[in-house]
Amino acid sequence: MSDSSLFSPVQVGRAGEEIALQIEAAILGERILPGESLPSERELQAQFKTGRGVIREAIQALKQKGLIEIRKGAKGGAYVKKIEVTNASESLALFLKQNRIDTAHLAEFRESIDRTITMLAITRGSVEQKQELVTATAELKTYLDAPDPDLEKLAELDRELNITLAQMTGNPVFEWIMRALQLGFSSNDFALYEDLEYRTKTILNWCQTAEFIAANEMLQALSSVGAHYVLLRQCVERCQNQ
Amino acid sequence: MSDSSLFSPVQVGRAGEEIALQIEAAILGERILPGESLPSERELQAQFKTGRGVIREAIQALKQKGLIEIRKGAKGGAYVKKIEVTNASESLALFLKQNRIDTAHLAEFRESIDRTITMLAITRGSVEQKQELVTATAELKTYLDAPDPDLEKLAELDRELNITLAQMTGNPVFEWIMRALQLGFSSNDFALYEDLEYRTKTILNWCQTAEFIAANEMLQALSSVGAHYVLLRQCVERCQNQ
DNA sequence: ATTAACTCAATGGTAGGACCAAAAGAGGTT
DNA sequence: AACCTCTTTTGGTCCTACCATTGAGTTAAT
Repeated sequence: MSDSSLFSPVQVGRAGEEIALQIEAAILGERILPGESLPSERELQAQFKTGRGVIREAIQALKQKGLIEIRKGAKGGAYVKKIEVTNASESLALFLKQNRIDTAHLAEFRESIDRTITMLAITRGSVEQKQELVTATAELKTYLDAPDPDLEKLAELDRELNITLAQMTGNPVFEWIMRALQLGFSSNDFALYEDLEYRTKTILNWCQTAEFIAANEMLQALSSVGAHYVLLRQCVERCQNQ
Repeated sequence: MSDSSLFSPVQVGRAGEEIALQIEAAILGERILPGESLPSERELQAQFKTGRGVIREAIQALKQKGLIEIRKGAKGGAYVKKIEVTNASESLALFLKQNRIDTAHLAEFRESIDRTITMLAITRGSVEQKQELVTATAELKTYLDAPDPDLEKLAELDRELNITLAQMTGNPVFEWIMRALQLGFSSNDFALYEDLEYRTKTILNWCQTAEFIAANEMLQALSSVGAHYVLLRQCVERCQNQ
């Protein structure tokens, strides 16, 4: 990456944004490929004929968007990376967070997504994926009898299960939405797991759901998913009554 | 905004990120409300005991996230604003652009959302809302025989119909997700409407769906929604074959 | 008294320089 | 071959100065 004709100097408006746009276009237009690196900040400063601060702000913006990743030291710099769902999910999560969504409304939405995901996972998931799902739920079971379970780890497993399921649909959009939902409300789920009854029943419910999915029993799997949300609503009610 | 105890100095790692996080927490925690402004860059510089560049990068990050908006001049500064879906949509659009999301995947997701929305709209929508929906589709009909229809206006109507439907669920999450999807892909829909056959059939399909919803005919409404996506897929196929 | 023009201070935007810290590689030592 | 040391590259931070914009207060003209 030392093609000096890639970028052109800038004159008007917030220079930083303009530069960020030019670089973003270069990345999106695949004139710079994932894995390659942008010129160093000082080189860019020379190419754009601007101060280094401006360059840094532009790079910061691109990093924020998840387009590049920064490495320090020699051979460091801004490396173009493939965009991951995570970044888009974060934005949505941020939005959800600031708008204070009612738990009930969120649960309703999640339930509808979950049902679709379950159907698609059964239809399209490979045998290996389904087996993996069952194995993962088996690990979940070890938390059943633990006297003082690591709730954080448990929530993490729960998250991973959901992501795996979403991935089985073969449709990245579902993965995106699932990640966003979890980013926004992982703390919420975490709290629920403190309730012993909810924890026990939910773990068992997960195992059941996984079994049904592995066995391609769609109707039963869906009913199991529905049962999960019944549990969730009951637990939320209990918590509010306290 | 001149409470000096709001923020604390920072020492390790990327100072900019740390500062951005602190401010973000202050905003999300409503210690700074929408409409209020952050201290000026130079004040923040003093409070955080850091260079101005670092402050600027932090502010830039928050601006990128859509948490604040910047005004120049006297009484300028970083003003906290309410987050809009726009940011999430933009991230989503970026994600889809770089990952070359298949239109089919997107359609699949939309279809699943649409089905749920339709069901909820029938169950919860008021009689007035349902009537409004029918009236809106009637306006859509005027575009049927137009020789040179205003496609942009047509797409706008389509968007509004979807939003109305989402609002009828009484669950804001559905409305938000619908808005995000549409902001991300309005250009796509716009292109489809250029196809005469798709346009005609889709308009008629909308009318049918609205009627079924107004009549509380859930199964028929769902089947009508399904038909829409059949149309959509056919049109996409035709376009690709050309 | 009203309005227009001017001045001024606050604030973000840009430039450029200096130094630090991390990381990779070169080269020597064991 | 393994290990250490030094050098170079590069991002991270700080600083200082100056410009451009904007709002508010002030003055002058009508």
